[in-house]
Amino acid sequence: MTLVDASLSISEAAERTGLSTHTLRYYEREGLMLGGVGRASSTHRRYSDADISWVEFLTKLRSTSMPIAKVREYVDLVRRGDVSTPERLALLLTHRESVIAQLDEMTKSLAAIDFKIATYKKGSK
Amino acid sequence: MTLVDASLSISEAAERTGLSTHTLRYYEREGLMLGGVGRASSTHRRYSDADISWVEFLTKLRSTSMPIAKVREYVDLVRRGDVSTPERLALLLTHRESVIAQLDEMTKSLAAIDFKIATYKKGSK
DNA sequence: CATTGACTTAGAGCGCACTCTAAGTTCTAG
DNA sequence: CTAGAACTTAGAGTGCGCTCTAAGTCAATG
Repeated sequence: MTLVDASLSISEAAERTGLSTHTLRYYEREGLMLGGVGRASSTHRRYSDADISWVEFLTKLRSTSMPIAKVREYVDLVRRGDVSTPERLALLLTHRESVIAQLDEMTKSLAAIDFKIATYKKGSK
Repeated sequence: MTLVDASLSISEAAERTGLSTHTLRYYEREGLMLGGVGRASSTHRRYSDADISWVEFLTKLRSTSMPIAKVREYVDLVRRGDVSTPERLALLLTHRESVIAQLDEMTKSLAAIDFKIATYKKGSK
């Protein structure tokens, strides 16, 4: 007997992850849930710790503008097992470059916004 | 006589700004072009240096996730003249906070991605 | 002065990522 | 054992930001 693997309902999972229940179901339908979410004593979903961790990583991929289709590619690689590790690494390294580029662009834009803010502050003196 | 204010056609403006001619017309229709783009010797648009500079700044607002509607708010303030400077400053300061938050979230996501990359690299040894 | 290519408008269409609805089923509290 | 809340599915709807189309006008070139 373990106390581990709490196994959450979809609304609990939604609360933990900050996503809506709609979005969690949508992600599952789109094939983004690594192993398929378990169903407990019925048709109701049960989210394991592993499911929650994966959703959290998935959210990080999404928040760095990885499209759903690319996330699915990654998921498909994971499903293929250890043999796909090099491909997963390549995919993440490519994505990493895109994140760096986004950070760079956003930083440059911030500088332009700060410059404009400075002119407004100067003008008000 | 000056050599300044080159005044570009829409396709030249598109080339300079990296936007499509479709998008430039769309932005104008949406009321995002500060003073209204001039028409030269006909109905054809002529983009002044000021227009181009504005499009460049507008692009920075957009690339930091400012919605079109918010850009339009900003434009409306600019049209109201100097009297709106405090409001423009407030709008940009608020947006600045959102940009900082986005940079922060993206940086955290990058760390998670880098961590995953590291596990793949370690595993392959 | 005709052809050809860039331009014009109004409006329809598209892709993405959700977000919601409807109709029905299942769990939980009293 | 029943009422009500929470869950289920399939599929429709939404919002945003473009992106494209159609039908026509304008202008520079041979």
